[in-house]
This record gives sequence, C-alpha cells and structure tokens, in this order.
Amino acid sequence: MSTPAAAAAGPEDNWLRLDSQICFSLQAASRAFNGVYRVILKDLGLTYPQYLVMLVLWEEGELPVKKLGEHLRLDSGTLSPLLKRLESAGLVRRERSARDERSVEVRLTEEGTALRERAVRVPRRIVAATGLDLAEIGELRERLDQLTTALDTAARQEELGDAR
Amino acid sequence: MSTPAAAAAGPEDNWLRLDSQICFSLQAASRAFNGVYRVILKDLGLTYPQYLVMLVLWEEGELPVKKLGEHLRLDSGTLSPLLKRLESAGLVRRERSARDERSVEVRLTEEGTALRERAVRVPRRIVAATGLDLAEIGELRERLDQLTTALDTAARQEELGDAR
DNA sequence: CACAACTCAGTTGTGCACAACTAAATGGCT
DNA sequence: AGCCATTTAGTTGTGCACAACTGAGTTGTG
Repeated sequence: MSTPAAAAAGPEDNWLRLDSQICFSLQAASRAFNGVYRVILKDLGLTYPQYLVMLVLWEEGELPVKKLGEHLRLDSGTLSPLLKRLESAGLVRRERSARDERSVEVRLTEEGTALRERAVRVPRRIVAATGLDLAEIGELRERLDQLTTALDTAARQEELGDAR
Repeated sequence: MSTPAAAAAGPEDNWLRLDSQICFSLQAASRAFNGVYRVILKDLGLTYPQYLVMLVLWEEGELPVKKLGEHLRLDSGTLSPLLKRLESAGLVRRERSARDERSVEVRLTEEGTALRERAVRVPRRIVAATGLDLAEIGELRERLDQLTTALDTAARQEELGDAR
C-alpha cells in the first residue's frame, strides 16, 4: 500500500497487466523491426513504408493507387503523400489512367527499377537480425496473421455493437 | 516475362518475399491491435499510447518523464506533447521536481485516478478480441520479446558496423 | 571557485496512420 | 438525356515515432 494507485490489487488487475503485455510486446517488436529497417534502408534512401511500396511495385510492375493500398492495407491519406515523396525522389511516376480518369497509375522509373539491384541484399540482413530460421519465421508469421484476422473481426463487431 | 519487373526470379527473390511477410505480418497485427484499442478506448477518451501512459501511472503512482519513457521505450519528443494532451484533458499534472529542477514529475489528478475504474474492463475485451487463451498469449508474448531483443541488438551492431 | 561533461525536458522537422471530407469521374437507371 | 449512387484520389487535421537540437540544471574534477 505504499503507492496509493497500486492499492486494492484485485483479480481484475492481473488482467490489466497481461493485456498491456501482449499488445505492448507486439508494438515493441514492430518498432524494433522499424529500427533495424531504418538503419539498413538508410543506404537506399527509403523509409520502411516506402520500401514496402517499392517491393509491391517490383513484383507487380505497375498498378493504381487503389490496388497498392489493398496490398499494403493503407488508404490514400497515407499513400498520396508517400507516393509524392517517392516521385520527387525520382523512383516512381504517377499518371492518370486514360481508361478511367479517377484512377492514378503508379509505375517505376528507370531509377526505381534499378534500385531493386541494391535492395535484394536487404532481406537477408533482416532475417539475420531476427536470429530466427525460416521455419520459425513462418510459424510466427502464421500466428500473427491469425491474430490479425481475429482482431479485425472483433473490431468490426465492436463497432457495430457500439451503434448505440 | 509478362511483367518486366518480376522477370528473372532467382533465389534472392524468395528472400525478398519472406522478409516482407514477417515484418509485414507484425506490423499488420500491431495496427489491428491499434484498431481494436481505438474502438474500445473511444469511450474513455484515450488513444492507445495515452492508455499505456495511464497504465504505468496507475501502477507506479507518480514518476518523472524519464522513468515513464524507460517503461514505455519512448523519448521526450513523443511524451512531451502526449503528456500535455493528457494534462489539458485534466487527467495528469506535470510539476518540476523540487530536488532536481531538470526533472518533471507526472502525477495523476483525481479525475485521472478515477478513470481507472472505467478502464479495468478494457483488458478483458482486448483478450477476448484476440481469440487466444492466456497461455497462448503468454507464449506469443515471450516469442515477441525474444525477437525484440534480437532486433535491438542487431540494430546496434548494424549502426556500429556502419561507422565507415 | 571554475569549467567541462553529463542529464533531462522540451522544441522542431520529417514521416506515417487514420478519420472525415471534397471533388471528379464512372456507370446504372429511368 | 438526366439523375444518383459508387468509386477513386486527394486534402485537412489529429496524433504518434523519432532524430537532431536547445537550454537549463547538475555533477565531477582540478
């Protein structure tokens, strides 16, 4: 009872702590990843989200902002300024689609395509930084994807339940 | 060879994909958590990082900004504006320490202490949203903490290795 | 005492995430 | 053709993360 706020530790308090631990651990891991990427991607002049965009473009060739957002689970509010920065860095071009004037096609420039050569060494360093082998990574990834699905579903239901 | 960028798929490309999957899965899970918290914490008028700060304060009573940052792995650049918002919401007070004028003590107001009563129901809903039992959560948490440690170590070493 | 090294909070600037909104274009419908 | 719901980017505003820096305060050393 030395600290007033910590008084009356009931069974609910154990929940309080456990909860903070799982989400906190997750965010800590996410930020730690970000830190490693920051260091490794500095040479390429990319941030981590920009790197993800480039990964998709290197795989898909060219595609509209909408599709890009679906791949990365990001909306235009995040992608528009990000893509502008990539464009002013000379890595991509953005052009209104001729078929559908609402749509903007994002495609790689020569420079953007060339950057791929320097990026292929990144993943190996990242995997090494995790200290895990491929099987462990796959397993963890699967758990996380399940968790994400469960959380997304729950969030939708909470929102509906909140329709007061 | 239909899409130029995806041509010449060598062994390096598998790495490229795997890599993006593990970090991407992690970030997706982190954002999904954020989404659930956003919905659940809306009633309390807190964002998720603000909730974390309150959790620490409810447990520790009062403490300087520095200690708070150590608990949460956040620096003053993040905490200062966040704490100002909590202060203007009437949940905390910030006072220069008398013993050490450099330090700022953060402590709960009556209102901030009272909010705890309404927050105790949050963790149960979060755990329910994950669809996991406590053992699974503990296991996943442990894996993530190990991963974070490995990544932090690697980032430090990469930075040193970058001392070119 | 004087002075250098350090500590701590705060500020500034950049970039990301997301909600809410705007505006243009599209396509279906009558 | 005219109308309207939908789709698509973009803009604005809020909040967080972090690097780099400032400036006040503290501590150790000669």
